[in-house]
Amino acid sequence: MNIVFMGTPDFAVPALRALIDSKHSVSAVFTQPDKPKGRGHKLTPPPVKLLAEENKIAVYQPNSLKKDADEYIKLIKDINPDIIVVAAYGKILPKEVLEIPRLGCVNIHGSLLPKYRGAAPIQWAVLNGDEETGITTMLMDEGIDTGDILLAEKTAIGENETSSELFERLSLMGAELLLKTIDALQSGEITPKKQDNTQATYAQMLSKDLSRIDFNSPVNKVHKKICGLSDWPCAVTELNGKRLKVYRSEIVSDTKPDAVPGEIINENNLTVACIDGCVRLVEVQAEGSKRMSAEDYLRGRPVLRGTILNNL
RNA sequence: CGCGGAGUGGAGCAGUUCGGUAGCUCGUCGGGCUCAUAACCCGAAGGUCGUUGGUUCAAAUCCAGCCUCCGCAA
Repeated sequence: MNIVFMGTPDFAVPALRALIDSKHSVSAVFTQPDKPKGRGHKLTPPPVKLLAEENKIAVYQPNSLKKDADEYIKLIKDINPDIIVVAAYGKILPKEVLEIPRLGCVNIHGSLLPKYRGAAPIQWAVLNGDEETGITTMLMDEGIDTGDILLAEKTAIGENETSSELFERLSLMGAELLLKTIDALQSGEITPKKQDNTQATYAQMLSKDLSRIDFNSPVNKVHKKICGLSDWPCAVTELNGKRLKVYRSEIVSDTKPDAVPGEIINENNLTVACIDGCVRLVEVQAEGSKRMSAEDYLRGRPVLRGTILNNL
């Protein structure tokens, strides 16, 4: 099959790689323009572009598929793909593009639709403490993640699993499910199912406004916040006047502690009191320093019992 | 040229302001105590102080360049 691929971040990489390694042929890759990133505002190419270039696939980075529509629509029409595969591309496809491929536009989404439509489905599944989530492939329409469902696959979310770990797993699952979906579409043995719009929820993009940890809340909520926001934007608190990022934690007690919320009740392993239990900070990062285990952190920066973590 | 922090034995840090042969916590190795231990006691190994050059009688410490890592902001 002749395929055009559209995607941008790491999540899309396994899918593109799977297509490249498959019997299908990827004729062109669309991805977001290089963006100034990190310190010094260095122009950074998206991960999908790097993989495409390694494999000598033509890469297009339009600012908008609407503005320069004519040029790109003609380009895609000339390629005449059987399918357009979209994985976290980050741009809306106009109707004219959606209608080009004979078998439609297939999107890989990191949730069990119609739950968690939108930008950050994986993180919100973790943040909300869901026990399972999954991958859905669908036929795109003009709405955001509203298309008819093709295939879906479930997976359990681990008790201490972070968003970035789940991301990794789901991106691999997504690649597999994509190949299955394409095969099924090609042989015509698949029936697209309408989404139940009454069950739809929307997973808003994450921002740093969410990163503050409020220890004056249930321990499970605190723990899931830490898991859900890792690696980015990452849960943040303040220890001895310095910002402290928390990448990983575990619940060590679910009985009400005899301590103020935010108080360190074990100075040997950074165990912190919440309203109805205690959470141990497992992996942290101090200002200007790198990520490290709580043990390493405490070796150089001893903390006194009773110290209170502040909410930034 | 967006703002800022950091690079010191295997790990995490102090020491840099006021230059003068390197320190803490932990780990490792050896020994001891103990029914036993991740606990305790004694001892040992292990560092060209990121890199290059400069100033100086003398540089981890002062000056300049470079490399790498990180926070903020986007």
